[in-house]
Amino acid sequence: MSTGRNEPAPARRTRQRSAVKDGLDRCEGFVSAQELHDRLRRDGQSVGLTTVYRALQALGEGGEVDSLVTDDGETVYRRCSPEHHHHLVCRSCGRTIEIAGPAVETWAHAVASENGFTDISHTLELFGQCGSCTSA
Amino acid sequence: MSTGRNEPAPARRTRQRSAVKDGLDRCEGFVSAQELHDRLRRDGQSVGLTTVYRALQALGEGGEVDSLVTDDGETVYRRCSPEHHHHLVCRSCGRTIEIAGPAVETWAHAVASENGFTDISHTLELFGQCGSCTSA
DNA sequence: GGTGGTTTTGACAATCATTTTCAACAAGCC
DNA sequence: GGCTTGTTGAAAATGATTGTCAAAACCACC
Repeated sequence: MSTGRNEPAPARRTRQRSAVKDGLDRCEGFVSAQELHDRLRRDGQSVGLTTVYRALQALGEGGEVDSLVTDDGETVYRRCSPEHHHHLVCRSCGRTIEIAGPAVETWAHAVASENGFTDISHTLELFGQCGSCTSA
Repeated sequence: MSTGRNEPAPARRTRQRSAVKDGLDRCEGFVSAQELHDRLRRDGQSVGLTTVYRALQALGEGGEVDSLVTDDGETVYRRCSPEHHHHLVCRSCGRTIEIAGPAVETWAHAVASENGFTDISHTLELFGQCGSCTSA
């Protein structure tokens, strides 16, 4: 109780957090916390699994990574641009393309107000087979 | 090996499966397997939790119910119309409205082909605050 | 370059939804 | 009624994620 204030949290920079961030950068598509943990370990960058979870969650809250929940309940993460966007993900190879859909945003808000809903958020993901995987 | 064929599965009708189906009908929005299990139990319709899970999964595969995974990894189910549609869900009370979005379907396919993707599927859910919850 | 107050780490245990196991049971059929 | 086979469900197993808490690392500030 030195300052008398409730400062949010200084956010210290550590080897582990950098490793998680860098590891994520080296991934093509979405990865789960466990996959990333394995990958770091194989690279010799030993980081505790708990820490990977915490780092990813923090990055997610800070808007530096996107996260989504797969059908089988696993949360997967990916480095992303800070603007609002959606994804087009290849079912076979996991390659991911970021999509901006202004039309969809507009539509979503229109539909919502028609039904008396406010404070709208939405999830939208596209899945398919990318060109390389189709021709292969 | 009596028939020599691989018949898919006769699908037997039982008290438990009917109870799950009826229970789901009596729900307003999405419910988790566990919530439904509790509800049935309170109604005196004792059905094992395992069975509730299995019944919901079967109904989902048969297209008779919609399921989606919440942010915290819980799968929730809801009786639905068989046509393709999306949802507008109230964050506070769970009230759910089915939405048809032909424009979105078209847009999704257009964006996909622009990027060389085929065999497209998509997930789209809207969340917000419904009128009743806002005024309350 | 040391020191202290915090934050962060990570091995392990705990939690929680869901699935598997497997013996008892019930549906539909002769 | 009896048979065959799909179904049930209690309990144990699984698997992702989170809580615990002592030890280690960070970052001013001397």
